[in-house]
Amino acid sequence: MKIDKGLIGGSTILLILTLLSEKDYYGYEIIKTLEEQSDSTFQFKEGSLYPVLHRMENEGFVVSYREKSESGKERKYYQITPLGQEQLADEREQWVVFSRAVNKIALGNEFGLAGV
Amino acid sequence: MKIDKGLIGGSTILLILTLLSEKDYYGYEIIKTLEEQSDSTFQFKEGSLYPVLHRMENEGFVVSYREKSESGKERKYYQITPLGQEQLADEREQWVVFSRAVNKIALGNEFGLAGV
DNA sequence: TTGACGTGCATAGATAATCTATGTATAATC
DNA sequence: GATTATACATAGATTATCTATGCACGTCAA
Repeated sequence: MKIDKGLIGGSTILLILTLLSEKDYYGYEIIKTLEEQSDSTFQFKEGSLYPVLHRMENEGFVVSYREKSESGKERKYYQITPLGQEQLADEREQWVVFSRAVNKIALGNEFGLAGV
Repeated sequence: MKIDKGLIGGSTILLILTLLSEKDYYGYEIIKTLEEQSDSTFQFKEGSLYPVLHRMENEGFVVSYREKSESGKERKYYQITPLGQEQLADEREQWVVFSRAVNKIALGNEFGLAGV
């Protein structure tokens, strides 16, 4: 199923920061991981993801460093900062409040899929 | 808590169509109802909501008619169309798939708040 | 050996959506 | 009579994303 872009947009940073809270990732790896973990619900294009990563770096949520992989290709790894950790906690909380409100109104169920 | 605009944007039409599937609403009433039913999580401004309603009318999801209220003020009521009903079903399904994917990745829980 | 495909980064330009600010008008309230 | 709530509407700025494209390297099969 194709998910509306508007829906996905708001959660992009939350998803990226979640991955980065576990280990460092490079951009292409983020795309593939989100696609896999979401059963292809998320299929970010490079043109969508890279600008977001750059913005996150500008805002201090992540820092980056370059490293060569075994294959010889250079990768740009992103690492979450303490500020990014705070942002992650904040966005998680927002997601919980927001999704609960939508579930209540649109599904008539305060707790998501639990009782469906 | 202030919820990020990006997050809310994608669900606006789903929320409006949900209300309209129960009865006809006028614009201002939609704003007040969503604010109340969401415990103030959603606080749409007129400048945000009216353009969305106009777009929805253009796309055939709703039709509108004017009616005077008891107080003498004229209101513009919106009524959902069969196409709007289809759209509602589609957006509901998208929301379920999308929110499940975010919950799985960001909360480590496929079923939202159920097990938290 | 060449062509296709996957990996990996990046940006310009178009497109789309929202918000801020403002305007009009009436009724109710203080 | 001034303020607040109701009720609609839009212009313009801002912001965000997507599409499209470019570069570069490695691998694998024909």
